[in-house]
Amino acid sequence: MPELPEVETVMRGFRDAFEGHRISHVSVNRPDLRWPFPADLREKLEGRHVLSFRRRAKYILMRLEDGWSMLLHLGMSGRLTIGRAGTNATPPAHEHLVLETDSGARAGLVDPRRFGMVDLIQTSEENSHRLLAHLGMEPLSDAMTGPALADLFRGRRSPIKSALLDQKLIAGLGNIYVCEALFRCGIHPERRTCTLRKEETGALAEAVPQILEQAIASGGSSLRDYVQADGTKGGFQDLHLVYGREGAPCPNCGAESPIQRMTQSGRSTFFCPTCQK
DNA sequence: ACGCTATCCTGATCGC
DNA sequence: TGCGATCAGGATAGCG
Repeated sequence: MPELPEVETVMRGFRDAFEGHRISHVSVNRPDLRWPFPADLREKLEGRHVLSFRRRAKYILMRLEDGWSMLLHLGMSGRLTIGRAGTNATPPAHEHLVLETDSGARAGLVDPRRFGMVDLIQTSEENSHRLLAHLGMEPLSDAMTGPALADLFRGRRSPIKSALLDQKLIAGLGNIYVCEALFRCGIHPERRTCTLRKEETGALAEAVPQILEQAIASGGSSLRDYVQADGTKGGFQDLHLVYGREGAPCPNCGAESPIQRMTQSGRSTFFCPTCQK
């Protein structure tokens, strides 16, 4: 399921199956997800060669030969299942979009909650699309440095948890990785952003990409799902030190201080009250 | 300007 | 076992 590492993993699987091939068939199975599918989606995709792929934050971009790009976001429940065309007798429930290539690859977009979205945009205008234009720095890019974070955080009084989730500041972090990064850096999620010291922003600038890379290397939890679609979880869960572990002993300071859960701006935050100051 | 809340949906899970 | 309440990885509009 889609946080940045899963989106990256899905994008790579999508790319391996589709890049360099021609889209031979498109099936749009309902009018909308979060927003309507583009009316000309099928017409724009069918018959076109796929040139390349790119991920920006939690968005996937698929570039086509004639200057159009398909923009895809998986929302909270979206999955992209890659397989071979013609082998899937009964399509799964909530499979809203299916793409097939002339090489026999098949991509099915399953999204029960339908918070995902698909759009078509000019490749040359990718970055000015309303959903991409205001995104902040990529956490896996060279821009992610301690001083850069310090600049972003200066004068900001919101809790650090909220700031890290703010896509206008850093693009692609979700609830799980924010909890994990704050724990690994020993920073309390309710700390006012502007009170972070230089060594703390430095630690975050190192920990965030490190955790994301680790998760990508483990394949993300969607990997197995989209390869064999049997619901088996990937190694992703093992990386969680605090997320979803309310009441468990803190992996750092031990049983003296169980992991706690609280709510911040409507989202669950998991943390160790002893280790995170 | 900024931060918080409600909201779009369905499905899984928990407590009674 | 059944049922209702609660919660879920995202992102935005709108409010104070």
